[in-house]
Amino acid sequence: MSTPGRGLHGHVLDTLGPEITAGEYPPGSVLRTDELAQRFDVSRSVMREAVRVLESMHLVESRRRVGVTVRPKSEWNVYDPQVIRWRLAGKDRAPQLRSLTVLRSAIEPVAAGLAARHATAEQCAELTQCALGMVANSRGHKLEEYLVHDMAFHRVILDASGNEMFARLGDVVAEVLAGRTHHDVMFEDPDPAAVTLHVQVAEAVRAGDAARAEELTREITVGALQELDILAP
Amino acid sequence: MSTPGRGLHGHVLDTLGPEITAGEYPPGSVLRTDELAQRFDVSRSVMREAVRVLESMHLVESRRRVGVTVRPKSEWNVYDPQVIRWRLAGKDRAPQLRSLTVLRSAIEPVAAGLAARHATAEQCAELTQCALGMVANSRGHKLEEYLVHDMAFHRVILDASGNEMFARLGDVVAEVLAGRTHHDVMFEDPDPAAVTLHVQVAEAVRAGDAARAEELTREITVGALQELDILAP
DNA sequence: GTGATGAATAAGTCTGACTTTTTGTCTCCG
DNA sequence: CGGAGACAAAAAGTCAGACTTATTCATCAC
Repeated sequence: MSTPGRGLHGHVLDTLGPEITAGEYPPGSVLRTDELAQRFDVSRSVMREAVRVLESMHLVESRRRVGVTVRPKSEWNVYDPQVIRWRLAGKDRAPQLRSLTVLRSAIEPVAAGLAARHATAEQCAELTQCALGMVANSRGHKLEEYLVHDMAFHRVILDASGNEMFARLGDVVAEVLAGRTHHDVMFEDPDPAAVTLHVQVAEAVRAGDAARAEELTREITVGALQELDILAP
Repeated sequence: MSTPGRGLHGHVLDTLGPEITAGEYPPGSVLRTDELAQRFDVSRSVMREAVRVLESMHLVESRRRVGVTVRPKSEWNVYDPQVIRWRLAGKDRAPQLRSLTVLRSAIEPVAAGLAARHATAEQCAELTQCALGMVANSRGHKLEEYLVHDMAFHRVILDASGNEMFARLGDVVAEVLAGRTHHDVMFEDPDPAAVTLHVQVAEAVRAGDAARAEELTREITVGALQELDILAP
């Protein structure tokens, strides 16, 4: 998706990564490099590189004389964008989407508050543009266009917070929003109240009203959580 | 630290990782696999495995005919525990500690609120034990003992939240707390008010009072932020 | 039962040859 | 003078095979 097929080892990961993150191998399962190399029809060198990557994600552990053992889910680097993508594409997309939405509900309000303090004039303008784009596409089944502006809106907020840890969650939030639109909920036009909230957040940030930006964003994320609760209480 | 010297490629990473994350190579710098292999006196295979790991952390990008180029900081996987450790050990430990503390201030209050709803009896007991341990070591320059219980306390909260994304931040929070004790601030005994707050959080979680647990934890993290502000306003 | 010995195993490492892609350059023609 | 195409060089990518090393397990002596 992001950097597709960048070499043979990438192709191996495209298959093996989703398999592991989908839980197809129970924790403690043992894979052998040689067998994997045979299965994917690559040399051992290539296979070893792939294993190293999985190892750096804490998905597996490679030990002498025993093989490549799959680690329990609780040890995975669940913030690795690649791992997130694999899991969102796989079986536990629903619980994954849920835990990420909870994460959003913690991060985004604080980020919005900081954005109100630190956003540049340019970022404020961009934010308003996004909000306007959302309004313009909020009716008439223009979900895709709406989504584009929604993703951009939240990304600007996270960037404008001035905190690199928040900023790096832009991709994750975008995937969550996209997932929501494309699969789970939102069969019809977005909630008008949510659209209004986005406009108000843009306004609060521009006005430098941190407390208000935070509170409004909290309402947005609470709404997102409620959407999930309705679907799977 | 976590898994020391797990092979030659690990040793290479122990040197190269900190160098890159310390910004010793400006973004766009080009490294050549062969030269690196010579420098570290390892074979190309080993060097290639190390590069693959750096690549999976988005620290570098490997392209044919051009070499291994260092990516800008804005693209790094800053949530990778290994990257966090490298950065905390290096030059920008101060700003890193700051952005992580801001992250804490967003995550932990929400986590505490969830913990109040989901914590098991066992977790409640553990939490109280930690709080008591903090009280017992809050006076008389027993900073190390205090730290152990402090780290455990916050880890239990994050675990008890029931959200895997929060739970996986336990290590990060622990590193932040350890960094604070060992380097930046806290030359004397911890703030008595903070100790009291921890006891109260444990109590609120046990009582199932989510709102109170959240608010008290917010006060704790605000205090942590203020400590940093005093040091570098 | 306990401890030492040894053999089997699978990852780890190295080397050298070969392939493939990309980029820069040089030429040739308009 | 400028653009298109051909060519050459450079660096990563790939592979195969031989060898090393650590770990585990089983056997055997005490």
